Amino acid sequence: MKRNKPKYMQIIDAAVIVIAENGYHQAQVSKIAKTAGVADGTIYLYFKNKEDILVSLFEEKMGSFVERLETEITEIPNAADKLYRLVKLHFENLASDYHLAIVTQLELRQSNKELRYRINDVLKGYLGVIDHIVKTGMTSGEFRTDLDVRLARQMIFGTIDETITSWVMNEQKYNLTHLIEPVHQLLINGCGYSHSKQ
Amino acid sequence: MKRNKPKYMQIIDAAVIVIAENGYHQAQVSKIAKTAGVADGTIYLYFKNKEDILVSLFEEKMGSFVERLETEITEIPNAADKLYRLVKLHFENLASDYHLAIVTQLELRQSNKELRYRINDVLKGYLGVIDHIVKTGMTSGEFRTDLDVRLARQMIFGTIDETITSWVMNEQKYNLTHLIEPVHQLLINGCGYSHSKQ
Amino acid sequence: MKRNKPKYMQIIDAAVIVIAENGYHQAQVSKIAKTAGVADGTIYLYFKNKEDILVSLFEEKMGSFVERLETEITEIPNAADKLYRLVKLHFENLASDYHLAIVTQLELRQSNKELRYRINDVLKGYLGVIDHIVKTGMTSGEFRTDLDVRLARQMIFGTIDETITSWVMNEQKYNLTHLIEPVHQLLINGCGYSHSKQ
Amino acid sequence: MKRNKPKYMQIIDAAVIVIAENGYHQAQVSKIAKTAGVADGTIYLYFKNKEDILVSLFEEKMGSFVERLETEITEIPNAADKLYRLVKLHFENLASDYHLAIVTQLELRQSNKELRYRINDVLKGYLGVIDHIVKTGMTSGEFRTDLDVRLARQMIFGTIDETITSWVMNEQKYNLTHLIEPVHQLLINGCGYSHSKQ
DNA sequence: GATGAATGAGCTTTCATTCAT
DNA sequence: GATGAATGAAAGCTCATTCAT
Repeated sequence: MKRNKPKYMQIIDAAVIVIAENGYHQAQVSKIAKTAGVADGTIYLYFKNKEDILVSLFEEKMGSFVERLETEITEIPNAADKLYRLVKLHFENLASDYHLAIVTQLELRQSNKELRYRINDVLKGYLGVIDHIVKTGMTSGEFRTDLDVRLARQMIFGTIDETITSWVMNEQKYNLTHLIEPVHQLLINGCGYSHSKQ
Repeated sequence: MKRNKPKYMQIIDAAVIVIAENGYHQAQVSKIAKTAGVADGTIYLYFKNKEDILVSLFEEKMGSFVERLETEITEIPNAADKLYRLVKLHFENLASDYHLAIVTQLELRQSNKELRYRINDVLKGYLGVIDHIVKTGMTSGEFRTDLDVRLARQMIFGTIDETITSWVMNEQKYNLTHLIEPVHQLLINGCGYSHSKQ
Repeated sequence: MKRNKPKYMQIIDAAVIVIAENGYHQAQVSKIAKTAGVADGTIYLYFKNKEDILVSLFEEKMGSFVERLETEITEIPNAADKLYRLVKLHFENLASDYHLAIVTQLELRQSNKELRYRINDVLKGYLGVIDHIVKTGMTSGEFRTDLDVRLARQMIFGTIDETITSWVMNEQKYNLTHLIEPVHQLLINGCGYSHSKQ
Repeated sequence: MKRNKPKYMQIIDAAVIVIAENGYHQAQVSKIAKTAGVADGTIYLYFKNKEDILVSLFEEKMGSFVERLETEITEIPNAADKLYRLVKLHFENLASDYHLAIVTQLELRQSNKELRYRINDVLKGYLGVIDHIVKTGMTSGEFRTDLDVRLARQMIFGTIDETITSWVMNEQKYNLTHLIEPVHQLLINGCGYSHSKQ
């Protein structure tokens, strides 16, 4: 398991810092190697190429997050609380890692189309959790039964993502975790029974 | 007015096609010039540099869209219908232009941080329209009065954006315009009075 | 005679200013045209190509100077006074034309080898005047008779040229015309009878 | 010490040859690399950019020459002999290196203003040696005591430089070292007591 | 004669990747 | 396994020159 070798995570962590601080296009392999304290060539003993660093970075960081998410969500019975936990974990996760937030919300999106498809593969685990929550809510009667699961997922993910990106682009001037509650409320409303203009 | 010069739009249109089909980093200036039917140097009579093509492209396409949006929205009295028109116009706009959808949802996001700030300036007109709708709805009683306008805007924009991106990444296998109605419903629910688990 | 057409000198004068103020490599044809108040294409009605502007510039400015020099020198009987007049005219000529001094001493030397050979052709008239003075001096007994005319000429020209270049590179902080007298003395000594360590 | 790395001098030497044979503006980096037997990119491991090759070239070649000059001059007691040694070393140095003579006398002067200021810095060491000789001569009574040191230096340097340039532009058809003696005589006369028209 | 929009050849520099040690 | 010097392909941009009007 390559992730057990110390230099593997060393390089991943260096990549997060270098990309966050220099931007995607200024994150040369040599700069990552220097920050990681290894020689340029050593990178290629652990990663196929530069793109592989990026995908691995996302897999490691997002992967461990999704694992934890799944564990915690399972233990919660109703959909609304599951969703609350998801928003909370997601916001807290990025609020606590300055560099990672910049990388996932801004820099990694500058990658080419192919890389973004591969990143999307990693995201599927996360989106699956959302789908699971939506279906739970529809079954339990918490959510409308005529919801389109895919659309509900896109609303949930889109809202969360847009909120975090906006926070990052505002240079994190306000406290992201304060938005957990109101964002959750918005999403719950979106999935629940419509009563506007009652 | 440079947009009246025929070659200006000729180059913009060529850029949309070339970027959509090759990706931003494979869209060499020479390729755009060839597609536009002009010499490489001619590009630089109309654009400061390659990045300027991208910004101008976005300003032209998004700018005229927002103008039309503002005109149409003004004539509609209530917030829910205004929002419906916004979703409809946005979805139809991109559903009818295959190449443009790819460029705005995927390729334009590969630009560097500075460029993204400039793109954000253009987006501000669009986000202003959303804000206006939300405020109208809160005043008229259609929407909850405790809405955070910024969050509501992020939900609306995030949901729409994520839905379109998802459609583009699925290679437009389904009809985007069929999602106007359900997406609108989701958004109205999100902004309206909460009655889940009534 | 093309130099009688007004635009011809207009372009030459513009070239002197543009080259002096922007440097040789930043003196684009379009910039010269703009300063001269003509269209880019018009340049090519009067000059074969860009290099031709430079050669013509030098011919015009140096040519008229040498003409005047020859006239004045002829009227002076002895070599020392001829030489004095040469130094005086040369120094005064450049001291009174800020732009021309920069162009001839610094910028024009950045031209390529071929151009410099052509410039040298123009210089030959000037060097011929120096030769004439040296020979006069040797005949009249003012100068040593064992002088190598070519070397004497190189000393005279080299000293004058180096003095002016040094003055230009010091941004003309001191008065060049004050050096007429001492430079003349140095040159006269160089050509006269040796009595060092008398 | 980068000049100890073999490729550093390899590239410098290749640059001298390529620039001498093609001219500065036709001396593409790729041509220099090819002549040096290295890849294009290797150039940039040793030099900041193309201009830096030129400056380094001059620093290496002129620097070591000035060092040698200073050592030899110090050991000579009187000014006239010091000056003789200076002329001799300078002439012999360039007479023995065909390519270097072309580069220093013609091609190096095509550089832009900024570069020329840097070259001038290197030259300062050389000019300092001349100043030292002039002052020695004035103190010892060999030279006139009313000499302006700066002007004397300009005469000496200007004469030497012009003589070499003239020899280079005549395609080195005659033997430069034969001019050591007469040029020295001219310079000594210039600095010595005036007796023209005795 | 005069214009100026259009042309397109040409070159420096970067940086991911390799491989001899 | 680790190194880092060397590689070389690749592309944005400039600007002298042309030519249809």
